[in-house]
Amino acid sequence: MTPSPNLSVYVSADESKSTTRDEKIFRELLQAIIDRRLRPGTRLPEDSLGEAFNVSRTTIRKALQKLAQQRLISMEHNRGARVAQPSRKEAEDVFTARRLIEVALIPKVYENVKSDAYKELHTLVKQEIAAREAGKFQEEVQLSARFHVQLAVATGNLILGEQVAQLTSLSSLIISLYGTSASVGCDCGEHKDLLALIESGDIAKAQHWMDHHLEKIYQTINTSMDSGEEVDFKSLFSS
Amino acid sequence: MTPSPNLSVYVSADESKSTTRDEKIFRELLQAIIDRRLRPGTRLPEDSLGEAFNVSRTTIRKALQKLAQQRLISMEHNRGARVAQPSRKEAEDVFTARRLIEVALIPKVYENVKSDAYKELHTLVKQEIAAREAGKFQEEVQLSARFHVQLAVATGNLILGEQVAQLTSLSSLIISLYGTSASVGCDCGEHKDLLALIESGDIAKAQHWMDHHLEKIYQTINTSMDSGEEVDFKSLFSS
DNA sequence: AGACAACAAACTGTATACAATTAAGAGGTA
DNA sequence: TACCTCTTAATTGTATACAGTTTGTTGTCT
Repeated sequence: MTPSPNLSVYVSADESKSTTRDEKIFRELLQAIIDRRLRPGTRLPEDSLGEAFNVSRTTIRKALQKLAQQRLISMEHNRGARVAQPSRKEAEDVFTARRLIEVALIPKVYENVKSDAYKELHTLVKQEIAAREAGKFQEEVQLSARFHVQLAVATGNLILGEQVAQLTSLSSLIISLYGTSASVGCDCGEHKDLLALIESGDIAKAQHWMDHHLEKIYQTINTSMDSGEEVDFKSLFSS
Repeated sequence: MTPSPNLSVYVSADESKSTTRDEKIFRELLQAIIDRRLRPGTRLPEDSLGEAFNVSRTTIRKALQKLAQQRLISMEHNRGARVAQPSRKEAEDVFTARRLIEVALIPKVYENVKSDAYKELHTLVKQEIAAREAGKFQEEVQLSARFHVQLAVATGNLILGEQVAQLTSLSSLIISLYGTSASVGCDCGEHKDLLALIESGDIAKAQHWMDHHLEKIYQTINTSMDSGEEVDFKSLFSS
């Protein structure tokens, strides 16, 4: 069972594997999107990308297609690809889905507290705290995302891991679009607390913690969305 | 927010839309896989497919890539594509994920009982019963799958709808691989019962129904897997 | 000036060509 | 017969060419 390219960005697995060129490009673009070097709406012409990566359009398209399937970029017919600009509805749906799934998977994480995958969570928390104290903001955000993905992986269910990885990538994009610095940085409490709750065996509390955690993240972007600019012409001019 | 090609197979939406050729091919192949005309393991050479659909390999590859991303086909480097043969672990993971997600989304379905999307569920149930009574087996299976997807769509959350659509497609493939006629046909009770429970407002019972429903489907394939042939050489010869 | 049409540039959609790789079979040798 | 190697057919990986579409601009006419 090969992990998807998206998941492999988060999981610190065997880096040595023979990654094909298009996969490399996929990962580089994904990385650029989730850490905000490529802003939402940025056009992604196949030619220029091809020159940048020294490959033909064929290879670029392969990578772009994968990104499109994850909704990270949007491709309109004959109009090319650009970094996606998720609508507010889409943003809401992503976070709703995350709350639903990530809350529900906590019992399964508890069943696997003794696995290596679970231990990795402690490593990630440590790195996250270290990054915060060192003021390495970008790194902290990354590690925060990886924590959520790793939590899903720690259920031992790769399918779930992939789903969460995809939602997490989308979240990064959404935060990049609507978020303030607050929504990225302040994760309203440490992920360490969650691990403590899980290890104490208080599943209900752990689930509540997660629900609250994700809700709060969404709230920070939701409030900043209110002051946004997006206009729905369709409903505006539906005489 | 454009629905993914996978979701659009299940949702009886506007068929008239300008579907590109590769999307059409994607859907035809998907359809062929989920209703078992293409058996797991079948090779899918680009040339032959290109001739069959009267397009070049370029277009075929586009479709194949999408299928691969959903794990419905497997593509090995330089060795081409074939209809996926999910491992038992993968099969288990898919059904675990489904139980987790589909149980958790029931409260959100309840919130939307008045939506058109919910009403569509009743239509599907009627068609399903009609198909069963008419002995149209294939159609019944299809409609059963569509019911599950529509349930997710009825939450009003397209992201969830897509996730469930993907898992449902995979389930069809898994049943095709490991299932007996029992696992396909006998859904151990009517979907109608679930709607009744939801409408009565007894969420807990509805959730339990769903959990049991999916567990039972998995059980029928799980028992038939036990008598299967798959051999794990790695664990067998790990001296 | 404003509106409209024709043109041009940039880009994507699709097909095809060639290189690279795999898999299988033929032929030779011990 | 068993085993190895070389050759060949089939198939994928990647680049490139050309057609079609979109978008913006220029120029003309009113």
